[in-house]
Amino acid sequence: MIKRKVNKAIQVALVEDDPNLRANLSAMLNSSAGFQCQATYPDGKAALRGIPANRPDVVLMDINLPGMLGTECVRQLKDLTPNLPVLMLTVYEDSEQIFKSLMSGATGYLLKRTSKDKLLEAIREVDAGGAPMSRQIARRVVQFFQKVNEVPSENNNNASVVVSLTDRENEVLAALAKGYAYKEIADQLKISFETVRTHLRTIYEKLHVHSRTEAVLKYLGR
Amino acid sequence: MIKRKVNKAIQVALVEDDPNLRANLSAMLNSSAGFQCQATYPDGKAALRGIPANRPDVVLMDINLPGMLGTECVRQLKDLTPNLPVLMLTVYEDSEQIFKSLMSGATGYLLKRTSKDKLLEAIREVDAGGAPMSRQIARRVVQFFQKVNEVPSENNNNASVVVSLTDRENEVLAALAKGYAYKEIADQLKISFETVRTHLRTIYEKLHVHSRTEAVLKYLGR
DNA sequence: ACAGCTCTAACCCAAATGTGGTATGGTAAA
DNA sequence: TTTACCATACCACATTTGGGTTAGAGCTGT
Repeated sequence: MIKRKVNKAIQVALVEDDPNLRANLSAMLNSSAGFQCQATYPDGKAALRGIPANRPDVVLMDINLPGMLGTECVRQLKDLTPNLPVLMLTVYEDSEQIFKSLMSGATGYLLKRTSKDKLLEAIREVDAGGAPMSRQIARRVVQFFQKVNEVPSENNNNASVVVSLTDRENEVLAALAKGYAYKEIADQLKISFETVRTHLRTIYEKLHVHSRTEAVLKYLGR
Repeated sequence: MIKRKVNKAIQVALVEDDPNLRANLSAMLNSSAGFQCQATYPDGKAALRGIPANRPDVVLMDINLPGMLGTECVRQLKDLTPNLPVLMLTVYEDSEQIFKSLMSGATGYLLKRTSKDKLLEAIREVDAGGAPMSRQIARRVVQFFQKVNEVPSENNNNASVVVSLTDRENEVLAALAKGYAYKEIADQLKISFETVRTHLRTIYEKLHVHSRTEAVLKYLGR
């Protein structure tokens, strides 16, 4: 992952439309040991032209660029230089922007009010193959996953086996279809290992199958 | 988010089955200023009984608990005490486990080889409403978003989104999921029986399963 | 050139599974 | 009561599967 000599400064490219902020960040980087602001670009178009040619180590990109959005710029940049890490900068803590960026190929995501030290640390981290996110961002990511969460632990609505298995046989088959070994099924149903096998033999016969997997596939309706 | 007096130690509950690690972590916490290991639990069941009653500030949970998996324990814990932050600990950098945990309601995710200082910092952070993730974890999250993006709707088996099987491995797994025996898979793919087994070993390792049926269930997204 | 990954293949050993048989007690229908 | 089915259980044997290990050939990126 580390493609630089340890002693060489990290070459940073900066994409930011606000001239003021651009100058500030650039100056800040250049005055920090181990960092060099290799180039600055005021918009996405310029960035796409310049960055692939100049091969920086890290790109700092504002998410709200005029003309082309930062997310779109990242996407196209990733096509041109897939391994170039991109840190997104934003003033907003907006979930949608965050995920758009990450999905576009951004490597990390920071708020603009991040302190100078944290920013430099993040650049180092991303250059070393990491994926820095500010706490607020990380929290959003976690929230995102928790929202998606609906996966219920139990999902047993399958009674559609054509052949008539007995209740007990269905229990055994259900356990089988969850991937349990014979021993485990025996434990769960409080019967002996051998009884499980006896049931399975009957089940296989009724379903006209000859292996565990075939039985499970039938049970799952596949 | 901060529900403690600043001067009071952060009350930590520890859920970990390995008695050794449990004792070590507990001792480490208690010898660190600002932290107190309020209670330890050897398994998910005990944790579910004790934690809601004892109201710790933060829960540290091993992801590989005997009996009830850590992820399942988190899910149930979140029902009982929704605002209690849970930090997952794991030895694995396995994407699937990570996302399962996050979706189950875990607030942060750390590798067990995290240093003492980092761990304490993470506990502080999660107690303050943050979402700490080790770098390796953060990178997985980023990779997850980028993967989801680059394969938008083509892949029907969501099981393979997070784990990257090779083309050949996917072929073998597909055949396996149709119920074919190893011999038959070998014939179909024009490779030897032993090669099929080699692939399957790798597949199982990547999917973290130990049987044919479990692999098929994952493949089918069950 | 070298490290790293993939695909291929083989060997060994152990555990799990598939299939044949047999048997006992319970329960419900004929 | 007899018949039939169900659930339980054990034995034996063959096959399949799971896991550890090693290794060569080919390809890729550094």
